[in-house]
Amino acid sequence: MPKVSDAYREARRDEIARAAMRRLGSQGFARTTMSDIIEESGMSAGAIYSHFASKAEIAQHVARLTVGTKVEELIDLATSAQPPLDPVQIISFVLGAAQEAGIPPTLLLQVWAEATVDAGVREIVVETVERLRGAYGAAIEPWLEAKGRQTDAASVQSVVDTMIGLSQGFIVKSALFGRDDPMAYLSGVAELLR
Amino acid sequence: MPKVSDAYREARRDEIARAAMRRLGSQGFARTTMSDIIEESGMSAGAIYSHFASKAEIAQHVARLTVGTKVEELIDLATSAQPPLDPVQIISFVLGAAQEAGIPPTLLLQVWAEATVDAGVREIVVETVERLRGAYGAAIEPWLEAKGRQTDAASVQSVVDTMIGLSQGFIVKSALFGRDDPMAYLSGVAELLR
DNA sequence: GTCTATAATAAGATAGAC
DNA sequence: GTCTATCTTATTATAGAC
Repeated sequence: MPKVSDAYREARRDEIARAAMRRLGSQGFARTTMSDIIEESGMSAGAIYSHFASKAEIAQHVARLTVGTKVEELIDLATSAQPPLDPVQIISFVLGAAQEAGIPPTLLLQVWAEATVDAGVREIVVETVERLRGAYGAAIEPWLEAKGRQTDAASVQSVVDTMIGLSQGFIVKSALFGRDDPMAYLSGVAELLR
Repeated sequence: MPKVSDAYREARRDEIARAAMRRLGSQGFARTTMSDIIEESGMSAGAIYSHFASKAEIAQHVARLTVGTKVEELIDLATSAQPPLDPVQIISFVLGAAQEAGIPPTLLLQVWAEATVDAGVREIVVETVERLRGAYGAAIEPWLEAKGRQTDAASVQSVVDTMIGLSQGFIVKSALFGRDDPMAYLSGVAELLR
């Protein structure tokens, strides 16, 4: 297997998955048919099935592209900031990055829902949330330290769970009510923290 | 139309919707077929279609039963508590009630996802979230007052948005990782509030 | 790898008897 | 209102030529 072939193959898979994503956000997984994906991609059924064995496999690739984005790189910036970013800044940083990456919240919500039904998608989503937990943990520790708070694993993780919850809540809100500004959404947290 | 007939009709509709709900949490809307609902309900296709015009109509009734539960009654208790309940107590109260009502978080997540795709379901979900916002607002005001915080509409709403976000985040977490204890989930909020 | 045409099946919904 | 049987359509996936 030559290297070029692999790269081409992966590029083609991404191309198909991205075509699917353009419909999934508004139609959901079930209502997006193979015909839709064929039409949207400009390819043929045969071409698509030469890259994916089934529609479910496409769904899993979509999940990877959607929730599996370079979390760590984003957080690298957060951890090196001086003075340390506070929880609200960290969350709005990540949410803003997701927005700028062009991932519609409706699509994220669809992927989460699909994760409760498709084991392959679930694995991808769970793994990504775990990575995000790690990243939030690393990003928030400097702030906790600067504030003289406890920085043992349990304390950090409980704060991280709250941050994850707020992030997911923002996605749900945006998916249901339309795109929103993370900073405005998080103003209530600042209000609570006073 | 005699009164008995209406009551019977509504009871029958609930019966069908509840049969559907038993499958929806694990299978999702798309993978739950009419055959599934027929089987689970013990009725026949004809019987079901005499009460619902389509599968989408069943989905909307499910949404009503799932997210449209007596939010206000729950909050009545919260508003009258002395001393006033704090944000964490209010949220865990509502989340605990949802758990005890036997609504699986996976089903809630499915309904939210369906709301982004089905306008009828969306309307029901949006309306319910609005009611929940009102209820959270009423429940949190005594606490804000006791703490000497601002109680103008904008300030209250920003705190409420955070509470809603945390609630929805808890549902997403529970749906993906399995049932969880609201109090434990919210310990991070207390940690932040210190 | 990719195409067109099509097979195989499954799904939502209805007809007509009771 | 409810049942059984069935119609119609849409959908996933494959076959076989290029």
